[in-house]
Amino acid sequence: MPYKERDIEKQYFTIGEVAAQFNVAPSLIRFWETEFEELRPRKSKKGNRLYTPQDVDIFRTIYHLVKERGYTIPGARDMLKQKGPQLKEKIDVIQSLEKVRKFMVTMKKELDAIGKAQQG
Amino acid sequence: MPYKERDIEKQYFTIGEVAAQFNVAPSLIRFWETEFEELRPRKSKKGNRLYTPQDVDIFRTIYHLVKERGYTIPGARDMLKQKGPQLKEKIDVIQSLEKVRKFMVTMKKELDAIGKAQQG
DNA sequence: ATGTCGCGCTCTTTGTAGGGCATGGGGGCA
DNA sequence: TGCCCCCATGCCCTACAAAGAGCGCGACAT
Repeated sequence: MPYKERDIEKQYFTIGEVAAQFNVAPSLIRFWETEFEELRPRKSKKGNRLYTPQDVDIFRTIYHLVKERGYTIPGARDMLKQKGPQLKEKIDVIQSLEKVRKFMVTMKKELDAIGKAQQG
Repeated sequence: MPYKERDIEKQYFTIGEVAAQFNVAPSLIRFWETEFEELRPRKSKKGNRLYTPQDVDIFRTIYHLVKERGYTIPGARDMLKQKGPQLKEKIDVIQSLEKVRKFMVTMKKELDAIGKAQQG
């Protein structure tokens, strides 16, 4: 199976895809691009932004700092410059713990449901 | 020496004294009082705010989060609720390290001065 | 002693610059 | 037709600062 141009290209996400993934407006991503020099994706000949998974990781880190932790943009910028790499690791851990938590919550619900069924 | 009313009262700082200590406007301290329930000092009969050293510690923590770390006020509020006590310890460490740093900088300057004097 | 003047500090209420985006116009590519 | 581009402008809060008014206390005269 001969690979096509598309298959190579598709290592990238469009701005719309990234926006959908985080449930934010594309305008926010463009705005942050002006604020964080770390978030400057490659662009296609046409001018469209091409986000690699690494770019998405950077975006995720910024999102975490600004939207979940409550940093100002300058605050997040400083934090990113100082602890960019370490931060990514931490956020990965947080996210996997979040998944575990969700799993346990649904487990609890099911167990509760069983308990009530037997009781009532 | 019989103590007087004044001596008891003087365990407190006025808003102006606290403001001077951190080099901020009193209006900022009053504003933060509306934003952080932890920062609600006692008031005199007249209505003036009376800050205990503990109140000042709380203010210092908020100051650290908002002005040095770059948290938004909601972000600082969350952080304070979760990690208030541990945070104080950390900030104490940071502050003593800051003092050490200043000391070393002045030492370096003096050493440089000596070096140049001998050289030139 | 006692009025009272003024100064510094405080109070509460109101005003406001700018941070953090969203929206709209004009246009290109598939 | 739908998603993207760039720019300019709009706009709503956030995070305070300024304004206006009221004590209290030392000084100085009475």
